[in-house]
Amino acid sequence: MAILDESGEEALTFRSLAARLGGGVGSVYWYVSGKDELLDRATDLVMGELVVQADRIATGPNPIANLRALGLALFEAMTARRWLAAYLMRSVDMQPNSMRVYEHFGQQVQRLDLTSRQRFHAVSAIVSYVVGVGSEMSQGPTGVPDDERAAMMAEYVAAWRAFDPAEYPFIHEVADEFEHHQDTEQFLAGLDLLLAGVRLQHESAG
Amino acid sequence: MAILDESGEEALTFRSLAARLGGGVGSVYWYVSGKDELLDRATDLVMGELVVQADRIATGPNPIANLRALGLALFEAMTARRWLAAYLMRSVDMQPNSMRVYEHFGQQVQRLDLTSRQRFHAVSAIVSYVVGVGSEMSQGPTGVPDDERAAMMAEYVAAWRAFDPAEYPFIHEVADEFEHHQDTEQFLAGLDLLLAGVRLQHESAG
DNA sequence: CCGTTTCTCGAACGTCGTTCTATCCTCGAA
DNA sequence: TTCGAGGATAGAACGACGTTCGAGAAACGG
Repeated sequence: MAILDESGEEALTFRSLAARLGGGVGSVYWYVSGKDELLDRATDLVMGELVVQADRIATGPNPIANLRALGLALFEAMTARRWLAAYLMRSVDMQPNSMRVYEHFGQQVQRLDLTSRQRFHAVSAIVSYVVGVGSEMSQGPTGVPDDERAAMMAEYVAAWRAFDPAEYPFIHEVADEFEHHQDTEQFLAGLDLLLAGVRLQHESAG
Repeated sequence: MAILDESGEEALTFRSLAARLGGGVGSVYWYVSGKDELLDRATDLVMGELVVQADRIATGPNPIANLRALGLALFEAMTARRWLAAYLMRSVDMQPNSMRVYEHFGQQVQRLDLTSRQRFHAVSAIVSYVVGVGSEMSQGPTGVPDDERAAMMAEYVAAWRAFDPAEYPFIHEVADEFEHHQDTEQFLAGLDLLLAGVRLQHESAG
């Protein structure tokens, strides 16, 4: 019962976790000091898997493309586990594997012609963006069937279109885009904008 | 007791709010249906203030600079009220004033030479970044004196430097930057990278 | 066989969001 | 003046959560 930190993928609550493991609530506390440590451990596990992905990604020739792949991998790890996003938000001190992932982002940026400060800001921005968007998209109802999701979307878009087009021209312009948007695609578009800014900074160095 | 939605700036919990208002818990429920509506109302209030700022900002000649100012204003509104960030994260349906703020971002982007899809992605990325970073920086202990904060920072940096420099070159390179970083400055640096990407997309259009 | 350490369980506590009910206050109608 | 209706308030109670605690079972060396 030691390494099985995730049976049913960190079932959100302590009682359900305990119940799912067939044990009492108190048993969990013999292994971990509290919820924080539990999430810490689980996060370190996930980040461990991410590190092996990152090792492979890091060999690519293009640092910008590698950053994109790293960001996507982290994003997908977050959306696959709803608890991860919420945790990464408030996690100040990094556990070992998180550190490694962070370092991976950093090493790609080190291949660019930037000052230390620019590199720090670039990595911070990228990680913040990934974690932020991943967190936003982790919220909201889970496991809704696609058709129901589409129905809700249509409802929202209808509300959007109900606004006065003269006063809300932008809302109307992007209503279609909003209706058919895909989360991951939207995330990548934003990440590409951010990376374009980083590349620009790199190219205009000297 | 109607319009005073924020006495003591939304004191985080219902009981303290009720106590601070000198009333019982139940009284609050006569006015609002639940926590969601309470946060909704409070958010709308804050966004209302933001709209008047945005109206002024929108008159600037440079759309990119305006977006930066809008982002900063939203960011500061979030860091000033810890509950706002957490709420904006999971807020799917926007209340009126949030809609107006969103529209303000959009109208600045409409001044750029982009496709509708690019505009939608640009605004989504900017707002997501601002909300994401604002939310991250809203977490962690509040009201710590500067010296104590600096002490904790020094502790973290010491831990960073304890890593093997050969294996963690980036961590070591940016340790200094990390130690002396300012939240707002870091936020703006990332926002500028994002906006640089947007500007690039605008300039390379046609 | 005992004693210690390792591990398990569930009762109990405090806090939170929420619901429910009893009560008070205020008017206009009779 | 009395009465009742509805606006408004207070607080007890509930369930869920994270956490603490102590009583015990299991394992194991002496």
